[in-house]
Amino acid sequence: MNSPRRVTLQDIATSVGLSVNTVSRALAGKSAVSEATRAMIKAEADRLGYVPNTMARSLVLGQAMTIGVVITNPSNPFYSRMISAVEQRGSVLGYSMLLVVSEENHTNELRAVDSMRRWGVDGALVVPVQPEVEHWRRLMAAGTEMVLVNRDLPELDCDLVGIDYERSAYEATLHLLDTGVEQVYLLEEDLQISTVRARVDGFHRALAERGVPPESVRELRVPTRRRAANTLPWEPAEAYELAQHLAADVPPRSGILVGNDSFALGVYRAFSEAGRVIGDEVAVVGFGDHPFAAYLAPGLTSVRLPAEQVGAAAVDQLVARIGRRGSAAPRARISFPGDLVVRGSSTHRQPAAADPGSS
Amino acid sequence: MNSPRRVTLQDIATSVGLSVNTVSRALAGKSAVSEATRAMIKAEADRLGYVPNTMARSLVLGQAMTIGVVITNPSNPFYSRMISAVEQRGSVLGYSMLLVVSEENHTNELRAVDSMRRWGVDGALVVPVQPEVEHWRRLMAAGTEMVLVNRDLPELDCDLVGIDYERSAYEATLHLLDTGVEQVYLLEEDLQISTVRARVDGFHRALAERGVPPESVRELRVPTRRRAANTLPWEPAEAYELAQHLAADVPPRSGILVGNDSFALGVYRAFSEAGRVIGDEVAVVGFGDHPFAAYLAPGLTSVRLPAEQVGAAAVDQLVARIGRRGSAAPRARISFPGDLVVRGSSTHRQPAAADPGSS
DNA sequence: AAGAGCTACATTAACGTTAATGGTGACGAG
DNA sequence: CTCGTCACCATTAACGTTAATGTAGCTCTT
Repeated sequence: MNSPRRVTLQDIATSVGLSVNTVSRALAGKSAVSEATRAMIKAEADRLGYVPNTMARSLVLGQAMTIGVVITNPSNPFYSRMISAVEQRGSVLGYSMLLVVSEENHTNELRAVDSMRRWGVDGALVVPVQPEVEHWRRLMAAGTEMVLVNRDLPELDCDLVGIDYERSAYEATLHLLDTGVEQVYLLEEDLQISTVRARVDGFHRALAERGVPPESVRELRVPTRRRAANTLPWEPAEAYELAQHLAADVPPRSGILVGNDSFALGVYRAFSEAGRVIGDEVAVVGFGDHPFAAYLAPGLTSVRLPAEQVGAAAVDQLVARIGRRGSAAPRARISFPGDLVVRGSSTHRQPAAADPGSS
Repeated sequence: MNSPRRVTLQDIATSVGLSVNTVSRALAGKSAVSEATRAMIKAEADRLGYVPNTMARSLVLGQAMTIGVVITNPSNPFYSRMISAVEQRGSVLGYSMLLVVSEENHTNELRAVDSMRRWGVDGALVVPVQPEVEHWRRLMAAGTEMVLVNRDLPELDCDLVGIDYERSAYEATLHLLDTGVEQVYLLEEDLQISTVRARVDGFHRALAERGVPPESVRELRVPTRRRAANTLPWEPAEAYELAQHLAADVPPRSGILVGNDSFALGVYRAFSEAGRVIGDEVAVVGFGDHPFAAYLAPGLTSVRLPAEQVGAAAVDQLVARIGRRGSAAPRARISFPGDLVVRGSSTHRQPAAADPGSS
């Protein structure tokens, strides 16, 4: 099993008695090769088990045929779905995927930039840890095309493919209000990222439109400190602790807009332990429509995020930019709408008037 | 912003008036370069913003400094955690990560093998779709080191790093029986993969050891057909449908060992809709300890799987093999124990005797 | 029938790096 | 004073591929 030397064009060339270049042209399907010799060369290549060396090819062509992907956390279902879509779409377009995981950590991001530059990837898909920008600027200055995904970096002149969180939050909030909720809560991550800002904006827009008085609104930020080195923020734990207080204080006919479904899990548990019925006294709406959302009791109303579409569109946008290298096209901003999936957590069973416990 | 040509060793060389080789040796920290010139060269390299070209380097060195990772489904938390660990550990050892997602699809696996060979990755970490083997054999024959992760391919002479599912299932089943369960169910994927076989084996061993009669045992397989092109098996949906029948038939004091936590979600919902109380009349134990497990009501008892350890160990094993290329070391099999996390779903509140509905 | 134009290939160079081999000066030993 | 040694650097070759250029021999035209 001693690793056999890889078959090269030279091997085929000497085997068929032709030059390396002719073999290269024959296999590449280019002209100036007779069909007879082309067939013979292809047959010989198959027989020898020839596999082209991408690195050598990339070196001479000056394009890596690779896109770098920098993701914060593959355990977030949104990103894991996106990774699948990016890989699939990329492979269709002939691109391989170099993955770096930042774990919401700036040092890892620097490492990612270094890796991208060393490999000379044609482009990078980036979910940035905020708010540092300088290293991305360096990457772009080095000639690497770049597309931000999901999270924006306003300081950077760079394409963005993501979700219209503002509108999604707006609609989700309207839905909450429509269920007859009188007191509204917002439970969000306390990260300084564009997605949170957008959701908060949408939340506010809905409240303003409906004329909800400030005293009926309360905004809470879940401290997203790390519990351990390899722990990422937005685990249910922190939200759970915060929701325990909520469960004690929140009046009936309340609604909670939660920044992500993991936090909603914490809310579920805190309220259930406090003996308070979600969907009945308290409405909850989450973001992400994580796989478990439909299977909770009651089902969690959540905004479904088209991660696959975002991933595929991001690849398309990046590859388009790679295609017209250098020609500074204006900054593109592509956003997909979220889709509110209404379930039991936001369908109050009590109509309008107060109503002593039924069930 | 017209992509500036990349800075090469040649650029540095002409800039400092030395040869390319000297610059290379200076930056590589090799001898035969005076400290004075080395410092000058390094300074100039920094000034010009030199970044070594990994592809050129790999081409001449004959090693890609890359490990290929073939995963079935990043949305499975086990694999997403593993991806993080692999990427982190790999980067520490100087390896980049080329990711291919098979989506439990054989065609994608063939594509993955092709990609690995074209890039000439030094090694591959593979979670194989079963039971095809031939393409992996080809990859190994081409000199690519390979380590299987989580799932075994007995026909292949290849390292395996994974979980001791047999023992985990054995312990989980014993735990179920210890809670006073009289009727035992097994709810498993119907995929022909080693992990399922191992869990079934462990299940049987525990039953045999406790002398559980066959009529008290029932094994069910969840049909893991695809719902759509981009849908993967083991979503809660199929398990939910199957569990609806279970919820109607299962007698009190029953226990269900479920192959993964996603299926357990389906069971939760089916039983909750049928008005049956999990943890009270029916005990449930899952696998994976998914993030939601602790936050369900009741908390789901589940076997925690050390995905990070598996990922890191797999990288170590692979890199070790890459180090001693060719020397056919015997097949290694590294397995980590699962850790049963007991929660409300398997702690019957009723002691021993029958007891009319309380709560 | 002779140059023009084409087909089908060979030859040469290049991509950016590292390894192997060559060469030159200074310096110490005899 | 001369020869060998060593430190330091240059030169050459190589990795496997593609692009640009070169060159036979043939066909076609007039």
